[in-house]
Amino acid sequence: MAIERYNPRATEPKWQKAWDAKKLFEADNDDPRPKYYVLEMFPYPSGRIHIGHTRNYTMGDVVARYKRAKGFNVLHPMGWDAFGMPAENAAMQNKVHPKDWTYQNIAAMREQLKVMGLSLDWAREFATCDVDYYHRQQMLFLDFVEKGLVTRKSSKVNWDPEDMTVLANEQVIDGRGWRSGALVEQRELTQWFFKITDYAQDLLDSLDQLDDWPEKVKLMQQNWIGRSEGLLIRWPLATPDPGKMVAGEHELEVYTTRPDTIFGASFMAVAADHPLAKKAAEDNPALAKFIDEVHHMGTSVAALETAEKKGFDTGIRVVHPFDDTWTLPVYVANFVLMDYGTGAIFGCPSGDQRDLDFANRYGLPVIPVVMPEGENQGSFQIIDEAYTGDGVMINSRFLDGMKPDQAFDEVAKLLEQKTIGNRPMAERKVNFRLRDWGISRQRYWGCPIPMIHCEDCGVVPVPKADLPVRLPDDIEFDRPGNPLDRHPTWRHVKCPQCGKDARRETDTMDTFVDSSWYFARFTAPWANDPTDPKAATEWLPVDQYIGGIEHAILHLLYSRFFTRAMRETGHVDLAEPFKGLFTQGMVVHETYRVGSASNGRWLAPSEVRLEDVDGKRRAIEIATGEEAVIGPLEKMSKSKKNTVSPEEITDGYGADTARWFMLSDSPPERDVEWTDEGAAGAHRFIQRIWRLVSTAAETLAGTRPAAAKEGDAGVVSKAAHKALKSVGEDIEKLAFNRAIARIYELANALATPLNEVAEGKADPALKAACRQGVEVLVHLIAPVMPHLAEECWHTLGGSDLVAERPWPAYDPSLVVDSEIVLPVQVNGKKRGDLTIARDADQGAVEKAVLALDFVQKALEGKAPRKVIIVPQRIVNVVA
RNA sequence: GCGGACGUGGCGGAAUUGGUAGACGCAAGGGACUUAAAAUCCCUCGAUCUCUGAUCGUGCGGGUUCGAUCCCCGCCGUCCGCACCA
Repeated sequence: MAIERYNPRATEPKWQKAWDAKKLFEADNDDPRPKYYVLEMFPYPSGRIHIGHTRNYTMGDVVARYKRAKGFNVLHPMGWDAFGMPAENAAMQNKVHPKDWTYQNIAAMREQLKVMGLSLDWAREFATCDVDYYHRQQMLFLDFVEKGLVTRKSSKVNWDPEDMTVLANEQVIDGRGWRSGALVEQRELTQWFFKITDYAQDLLDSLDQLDDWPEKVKLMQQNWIGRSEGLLIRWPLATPDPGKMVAGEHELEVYTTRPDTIFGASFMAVAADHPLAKKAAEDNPALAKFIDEVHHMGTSVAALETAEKKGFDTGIRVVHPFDDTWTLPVYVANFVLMDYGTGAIFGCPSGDQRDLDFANRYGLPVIPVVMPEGENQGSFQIIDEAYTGDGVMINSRFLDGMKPDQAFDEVAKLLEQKTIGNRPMAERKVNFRLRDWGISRQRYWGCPIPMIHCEDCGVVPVPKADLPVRLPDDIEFDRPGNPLDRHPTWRHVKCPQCGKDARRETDTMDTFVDSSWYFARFTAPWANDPTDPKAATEWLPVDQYIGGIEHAILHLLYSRFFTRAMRETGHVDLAEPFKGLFTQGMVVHETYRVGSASNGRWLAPSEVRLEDVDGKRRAIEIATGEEAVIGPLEKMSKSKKNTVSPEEITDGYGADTARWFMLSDSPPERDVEWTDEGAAGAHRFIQRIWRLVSTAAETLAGTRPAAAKEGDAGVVSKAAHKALKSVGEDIEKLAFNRAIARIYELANALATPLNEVAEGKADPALKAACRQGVEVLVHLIAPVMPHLAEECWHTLGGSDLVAERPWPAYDPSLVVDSEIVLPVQVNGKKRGDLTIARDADQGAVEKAVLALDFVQKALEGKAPRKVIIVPQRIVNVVA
């Protein structure tokens, strides 16, 4: 009887309904089995699921399905990172309310995800814009305030002029807003901050324990936190000419990581915002003008990066800590940052390229103080390249001859003992690059910050009983800026302390706050408190977190901070939220363009026909017949139109094909190229499995599965059990491409024996082994192609669902061969093989090897110099 | 500038991290079946040569080793992160 083609369109919804009916993917917090929490970074509801999401969620789903089959109580939830600018932009452009726009998008995207057949616990779904969710976030905020983890301060902030809001440092990429792409400006504003710097050392130290995180991500976080060990040195101001006196100032505090180079110092430089600079400018119009210039030059981060190094001599002098007769000039310099260290440095031109450029420009002395080992001091000079390496100290008086790190300690020791005012002249100090996390955003579509400003009482928290602070629904988007500020009534409120008229905080929280704790909320989304600490303790940490590398710093560092802050406030009982982290690659596609670079037209993959002419690929625009230029592989983007939507695949081939293709070939951490041939190939394999299983279902009806150790049947059983072992191991390692290769191998190994069965040539042992092999195959494909697996299982006569069946156990005796094939080398080059019993001892192996024809020929009758036998691996005869 | 990763057939990639280089898939070529096509099945597929065999071959040049895709040194190239951080 002819076998009908497998029809995913009819089959897939059927099995999705069957899973739903049995609630197979809903996790029970009281289930006694060991837990496993797998999570993919939740999507922003932009409107459509794109293919990158599909790849991400498929990986998580394979892990979830596999772990479920291995007997774990699996939590695999999904939600929506739903606050943010695009909803407001849509409101301004299309007059849709951000809330309606967001929830409509969520509904559409939920349907798209359901088509993929993901084993998600939809009962726990939430969106961060749900009042229920941001209510709990406000509770957390107030708890953090109580514990002193929140501050309000005025500071220079990154201002995005297009979105008209503040951005955190992490959200500024190449001087531009991460979302709008607009050039970011510096502005002084009063903002709310989370004190992430309180945890800087802990966040750094704990990276070491994150064994299941990519090294790359840990390194990026380490650099971002940017710890440095140095010395705070207080330089006395020189006793002034009466005219050069700066009122009330006696010292200049600088931070340095190179105190060893203190005898190479030739100038001091302070930031334009430094108090000393401001004071000095009061009676120095030229300096005031320079400071003003620096401020104007520094309006954009990008301008800062390319600005020339400029300074202005304040006329102030400091005295060298080790020599009363040595004074150094104090400059205001445009390259010194007020918010790092003390906003002041000492310049050592010979040991720092930037200081050298500055010294050369302003004619300041350059004294080499560190010389490479073995160099001649008489001829060693620094002209226009600073020396920053290790070596020996020179021109440094009592430090001469020391190594720089010895000199560091010596300087620290001596200056710690000297005093200035009534403080030591120097202190060892650790500095971090990491800044506090500014969370104020001047936007409507975010979580309101639950604080009230009262003229008498100052800033007062909203009492918990008054929560949630809801976003008003009646809101206008006719002008840029913060709509909450313009709302006629919302911000008017009584002070909870004195009852007088007061004003609500109209800033909302950075959306990264929303995503910093959603993984904890998933453990008990129904809880009245932000978390149910018992459930959180049980489920957390997330065993396997999967998402894009673009969140290596932002989201992951914030979440690590938040988990610590939640522990501090009693909401969770751990510091590290994500035990295992995996960063997956992108889905890329080549681009097609008609016309020249400047006025060309991008074409979508569906608008071109690909031809193969004399081995050269050509792309032709279907509508016009014009030839298009095939461009390189790039991340799918709307602007270049090289996108493929998940529907284009699922509508034709079904979800299983999309899932299978997405995971085959490319390792999951690398980019995968979407090709039509690849998708077609994946679909061919689905049909092949279907034919194979359908045929087997007929020819093996009534046969009971059994493994065999010997003969043809043994070969089949060994192939099946070896595949079972390695596919399991590969999935544990997230090596999906390798798991898939092993599945192909098993399918290939079963094809010929199944033909023999069909032709009636098989004995009962072979039939039983084939039956078992086919059943194993069905279980192996299930994590990746769950719908096909169910259909196959059903066809084979299974009465239950594969999704609720355990992962089969392999027989250890079937994954090792009793005879092994040892490659035999002569002088390190392979000359042949030796087939011998697996348990043969070294003597027997050596004897057998030396008896081989090609070995004897190579030896020419002489005795070998050496025979190296690596058990189970290889034999090398050295002639 | 600082830090990091990577480089293997026509292509995506494997190789138990010192032990048979190229598993598995895609593409290509040949054949079978068919009136024909699609589908399917079988075979070939790193290069060169004196072709039942041999030599070369994992970006390039050295080194260590019985043996190197893997370890060491020096180059070249690609990609990524950070960047006036004192």
